[in-house]
Amino acid sequence: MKIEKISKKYIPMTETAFYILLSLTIPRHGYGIIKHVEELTVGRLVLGSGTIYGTLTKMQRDEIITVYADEKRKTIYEITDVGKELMRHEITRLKELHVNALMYEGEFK
Amino acid sequence: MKIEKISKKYIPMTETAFYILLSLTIPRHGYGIIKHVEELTVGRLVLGSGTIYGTLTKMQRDEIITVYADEKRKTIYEITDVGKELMRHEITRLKELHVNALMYEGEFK
DNA sequence: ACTGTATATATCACGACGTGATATAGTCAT
DNA sequence: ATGACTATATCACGTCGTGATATATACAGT
Repeated sequence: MKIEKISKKYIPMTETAFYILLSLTIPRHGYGIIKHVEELTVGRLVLGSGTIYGTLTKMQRDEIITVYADEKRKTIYEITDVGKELMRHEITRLKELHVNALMYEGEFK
Repeated sequence: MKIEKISKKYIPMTETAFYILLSLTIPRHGYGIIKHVEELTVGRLVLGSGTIYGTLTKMQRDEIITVYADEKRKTIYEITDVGKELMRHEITRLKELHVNALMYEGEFK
């Protein structure tokens, strides 16, 4: 699938998708992602099993991640080049969001 | 409603909700929000009519926004104190996201 | 007067998403 | 052998944003 179609589907990216793709810069399996995201967010974000396996299947279908290795009780994924391009777009959007957040922060005191 | 319940419901906040609340630091009506958000995001984000009026009704029900004035063809809203507290929480989350984005950005080149 | 564009709100069906429950099963320490 | 942890899969549920459709006013150009 082309990057334009993928972008339309995945941007704005859900927090779940964002942290899964961040995690997959290193090949990991589902459960490993859950633990890594938990660590990255200091316990704030604990992905449900339905969320992780559902999302991984969807992302694999859209070819933004791919199977890196298939061990007996672990399917290990990694991000693809299309996935990386998607993340560059998403990070650009996050920067815009961050700039606006800082600009208006004082209004919420 | 208490801030804990509101936070559970609204965080992570959708991009739509975030920009609507940013806009409502100044009292505005629905159509005015659409135009303001379009401006803030340099044309990137154009909220659909279903999105804006649906979300405004929901937010009013949850008391994170309130009716500021009711003119003949315009209902003008503004953010409440609970809404502001919610935004402080959301901005904290956005900063975390931003930090992680910058930390991993190099991996997507 | 007619036409087109912009302003302004409301409602509905649709597809997509995250959650939590349920189920299943292997591993490892006590 | 019991419990805790690792690991994956599936399903119903409620929520969300979108785009279409509908309605109506206002204003400028021709």
